[in-house]
Parts: sequence; C-alpha cells; structure tokens
Amino acid sequence: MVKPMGHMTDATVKRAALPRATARRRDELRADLRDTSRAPGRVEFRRIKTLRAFEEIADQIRKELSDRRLRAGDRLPPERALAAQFGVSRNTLREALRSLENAGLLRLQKGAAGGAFVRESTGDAIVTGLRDMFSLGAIAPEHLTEARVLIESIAVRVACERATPDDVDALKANIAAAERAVADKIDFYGQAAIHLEFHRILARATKNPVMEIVMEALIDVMQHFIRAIGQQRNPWVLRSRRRFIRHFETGEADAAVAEMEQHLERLNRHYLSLLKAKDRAEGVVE
Amino acid sequence: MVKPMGHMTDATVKRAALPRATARRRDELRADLRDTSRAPGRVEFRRIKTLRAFEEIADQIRKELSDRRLRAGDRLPPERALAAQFGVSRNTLREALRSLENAGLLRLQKGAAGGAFVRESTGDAIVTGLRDMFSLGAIAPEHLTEARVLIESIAVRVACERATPDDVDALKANIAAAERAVADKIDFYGQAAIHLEFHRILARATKNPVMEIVMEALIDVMQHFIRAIGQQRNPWVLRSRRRFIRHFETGEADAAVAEMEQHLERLNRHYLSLLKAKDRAEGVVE
DNA sequence: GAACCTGCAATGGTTGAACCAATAGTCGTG
DNA sequence: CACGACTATTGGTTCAACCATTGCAGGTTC
Repeated sequence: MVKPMGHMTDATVKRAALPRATARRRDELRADLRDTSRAPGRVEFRRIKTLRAFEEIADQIRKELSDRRLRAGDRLPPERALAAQFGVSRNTLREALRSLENAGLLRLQKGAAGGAFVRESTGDAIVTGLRDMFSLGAIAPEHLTEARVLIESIAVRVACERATPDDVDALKANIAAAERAVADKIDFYGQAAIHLEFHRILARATKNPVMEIVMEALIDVMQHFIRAIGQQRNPWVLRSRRRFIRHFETGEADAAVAEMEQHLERLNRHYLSLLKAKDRAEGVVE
Repeated sequence: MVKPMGHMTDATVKRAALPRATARRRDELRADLRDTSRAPGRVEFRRIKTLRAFEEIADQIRKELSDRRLRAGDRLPPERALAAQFGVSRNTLREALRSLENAGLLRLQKGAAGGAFVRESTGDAIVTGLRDMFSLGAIAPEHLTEARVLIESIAVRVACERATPDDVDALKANIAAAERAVADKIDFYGQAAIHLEFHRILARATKNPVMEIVMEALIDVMQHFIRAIGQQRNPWVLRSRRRFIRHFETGEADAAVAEMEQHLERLNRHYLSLLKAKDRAEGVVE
C-alpha cells in the first residue's frame, strides 16, 4: 500500500478518488447484533467496536511501520493522494495523520518538498504522557521523587557495570561544565539543565533504551516540577558528583549507588519542603 | 473560558461565530525574523516556532486541565460551540480534540448526551508510546526483558515493605485463579493474562503510581511480545509463585526479590530462545 | 400504571471544494 | 555566476453540508 503517486492538484485528486471503499466496508461489518432476545444455546456475541475511519487509517499506517515497509526518514505520499488511496476525505485523513503525529511516529512538514515523514522513533509520547499525568495530579510530587530515586539506583548499578570509557568521559565533562557554569555564574536554570543532563548520560550508559526512556520521562517531569517551585541554590551537587564519579570510575557500584541515593534523597527533601512552604504561602488549593 | 453554550444547530453556530481571532493573532506574532545578515552586537534571536492553530487550542485546554478548571468527568461544550469560541473552523477544532483524545485526556462520545468528556487520568499514552517503540524496533526484546527484571526487582522490594493485607490477599487470589485455570485447561492466553495480572497487583502494592505505570507499560509490551512468539507452556510459574508468596507474606524482601528475579530470568531465556528459533525458521529479516 | 414504540433533536463523524501559507526548485536577468 | 522573482507542491484552515448514533419526551397499547 501507500504507493507513491504522481503530481496532483486539488483538482486532479478528485478524478483519482476511489469510491470510499473503507467507509463502506465498515458499514457492512456493522451488522445489527443488538437483538438479545432468545439467544440460542452457547452462541456468544462479542461487543462490536465500530472503528472510526481515521482510526482504521492510523492502524494501517502503524502496521506498515511495524512491518518495516515504512522506515524512519521515509516520506508518505501527500495528503491528497493518501486520502484518495484510502478513499476518505482529506479531513478524515488528516485526523489520522494528526493522531500518528502526536504519537511521535510522523513529522508533518509544509512546503514544496514537505509531507509526512516517518520519524526516528523517540520516547516523546511517553514523556508527554507522564507530564500530563503529573500536571493532572495523578502523580504526586512525592511519588515522582521516590520513583526517581528507585529507578536511578538501578540505572547507576547497571551503568557502573557497563559504562565505557566514553561514558565516563562524558560524565566527567558534564561535571566540568557544571563547575564552569558555577564559576561563570550562569543562571540557575542553565545550571539545573547541566545537572539533569548528568542523569541522562548515566541512563545512556545502561545501554538499555527502556531505562533511558523511563529516566528521560522522569527527568522531564522533574524539570517542570523544579520550575514550578522556583529557583533554588543547591551547593551540594558538585561535591556529591565528584565523590560519585570516583566510585563510579573504579567500579564500586555499591558506593556509587549509595552516594547517588543519598544525594537524591537530600535533594528531594529540599524540594518537597520548598513545595510545602509554597503551598502554605499560596493557600493550598482545596 | 470554555463557557457552556445553549443549544446550537449547524445553522445557529454560523451566526455566533467570532471573526477567527486566534488565527489572526498568530499571524501577527509571526514577525519576520529571518534576516540574519549583520546581526548587531550580542542580540540573539530565538528560532520562532509557529504554533499551528490546533496546537494552540490543545494547549489552552491542557492548561484548563492542569489548573483544575476542568476536571475528570466534566463535559466540554459541543464541537460547534467550541469552534465558535476559539474562532476556528470545526475541522481545526477537531484536530485539537483528536490530539487530546489520543493523549488520553479526553473521551469523545457520540449521540444526544455525547460530547468531549475529561477522562480520569490514565497511563494509556505511555503504554501506547512504549508499544510503538517496541514494534518500531527501537527497543529490542532483550532490552525489554532486562528492563522488566530490573524494574520488577525494585517493585517487589518496595511492595514487600508496603503491601497491605488486602494486597497479599489479591496476590493469593490471583495464584488460586491461575491454579484453577490450569485445572480447567483454560487456553494459554487466558492463563498468561492471569500471570501478568499478578505483576500488576504487585505494582499496585508499591503505592506509587509511577511504578504502576511503568510496570503496566512493560507488561503490555511483554504481552504483545508473547503473542508474537506464539503459545507456550511454562509449567514453572505456579511453583515459583507459591515460593514467592511465602517469602513475600513474611516480609523476607531479599528472598522474594531473588525468587522473582530467578523466575523472570528463566522465563526470559525461554522467550528469547524461542524468538531466536522463530527468526531462524522464518529467515531473519535483515 | 407499566412496558413499549416512535420520532425528534443534539452531537460527533465525514465529506468535498476551495483558498491560504510556507517552501524548494527553476529560470531569467544583471 | 549570483541574485531575485516566479511557480509548483504541499500542509493548514475554512465553510457548508449531510450522515450516524444516541438519549429523551411523548404517545400508545396492554
């Protein structure tokens, strides 16, 4: 499917349009099963789920992706051509593309050489998902900070086993950058960004993308959280980092984990107390 | 914002429509900053990001959600009314709703008493996100199984500390259900579902929603993975479960963790070898 | 009075044709 | 050869319908 098509204008597409095969098939499947009287014997009907047209389209494209017939960087045919191929209107097709776009699977680009491109797979949707849950209050700050400590502990332990010299260098470079930032009196959020990057490098050193993504999501939400409670100095970070890297470099996993845990716990106590103070000041909602 | 409006038909809305304020404002903001010649002194221009109309709308609604002016269960005004309030066409508004819908924030319901309802916040988007990454090959099966062991180990340890009697009961009930399923010769996938539910109950016992969600996502992807490699008997599960619950109930965290780790490692070796055999049989793709 | 039908109106789902806006390439001019 | 206007392509948005589903009010039958 998804064959490339030649040049088309709004007008030419009309001629090429198929007689909306998709929509018709759906309607045929939508047999009326609601007569529940006198159900004979052990016949069981499944609840029918009437897929909306754009969902079916999104599913088809997802399938092409997971079967590797479409791969990162590929360009899908233009909307007008796709709409014709699927036999739906451009609006409906766009809803499907929209849905794939904010799942992080596609990137839509305007202009002459534009179109829908298959993205390199990223964890964007996961990050956004966790952020939403946090900002909706389904995750409390304490949950966030706790999970962060738990997961980072493991990450450190695994990373300690697997880190390459390059990883260690990257960590050291990050510490150096942090020191420079302090010396140059870079603004707080800039410093915080460097500190958070440290954890990303650690996650990468686990060589496990799942750990990377989970960490990335936690870091992202932490960043929002920190911004929400406002600017703070935390002078312990650098000292902890230096102790940490010493343990880490020599492969003393237990010591490295302990150092990181201690550091994060202290940080979390700090954040949470600030948050409480802030809530009191503002009059807690509810 | 998002004030409820009275009854509207396709016709009445037209009269109420505002002169698309949103779109106009965006265009005004889109000042032309692309002249990069002779940048004076240290003036730095940020790359402008031109928000598409539907993104701005989605952001506004997200804000209402995070500020709790919209809460779970609330119903938004009908599409036609919302479109008028935002000053955009119904299509554009729908793309915004679509985006919020597959972020898991809204639920769209047809019919007379239908509309866009604010959903109870769930980790759906996160689950889907991880599933996509797996089916796109950004996560290898080994990564998945490894991360699963790592994260579950922690979850067990934490759960062991915090589990209430109810949690223990739920775990025991699950084991009993699994035993019954075996005795009744329930189909394999039904049994697998029960076994996976065990891990969900464990996650819940950590009392940390972040851990629950991460676990949920991993379980979901594992489920897909298992389906992909096909039906398999694994007769060790129940024996392991019985040993596990004994340790767990008496609070012997280390023993419980060890039991679970051992069990999962064995399972994973099993899965991965099956997978390899399957790949060989099919002629590995690339 | 209760159960059942029946039609209406509200609401999301889809359509199709049009125009706008960004963008990369092309072609002509200096 | 370099620059600038032109043009075709492509996503973004609009508008005005119509369709499909669903809850409810009101009537009908027993």
